[in-house]
Amino acid sequence: MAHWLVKSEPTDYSIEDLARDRLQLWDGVRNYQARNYLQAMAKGDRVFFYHSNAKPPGLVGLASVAQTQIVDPTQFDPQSKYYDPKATPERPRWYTVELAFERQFPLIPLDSLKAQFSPEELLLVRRGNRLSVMPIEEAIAPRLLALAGC
DNA sequence: GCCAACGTTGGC
DNA sequence: GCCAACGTTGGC
Repeated sequence: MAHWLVKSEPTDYSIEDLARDRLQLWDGVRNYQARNYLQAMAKGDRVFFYHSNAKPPGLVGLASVAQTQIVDPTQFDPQSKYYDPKATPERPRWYTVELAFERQFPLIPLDSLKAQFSPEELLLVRRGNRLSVMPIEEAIAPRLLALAGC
């Protein structure tokens, strides 16, 4: 079972929203590297949930992968801000997963993560990193879970 | 609100 | 294929 991290702006979609919804299609990702990670996810993988553009930003919860290899429907919707005119149902460009809520935990601020993990260990704290979906090293996952009190 | 980082677009 | 211009992300 692999571990991942997804970012979301809490004003857009927060861990509280996921706790309420229980399941959420992770649509709207429009970055090829992030998409490739989404496609590499397997059912049951654990996903750390990160609040970006928050005060302070940090990890706030845990989700799991409920469903994989889902064609992101927003790419075909001209009304959606994620509409991609170059995508067709025959040749979709964007795939995603459905996330399931696992648990919320007390915020682990980005500051703490920077203090405890090197940029080599944790992509998140790498300077200039803007990826919204990224893998978590297997050696790092237990340390993050311990910090989360899980 | 600023701005560094970086991905994407499009002219050539 | 190069690269300047532009748009977005996201911390501060």
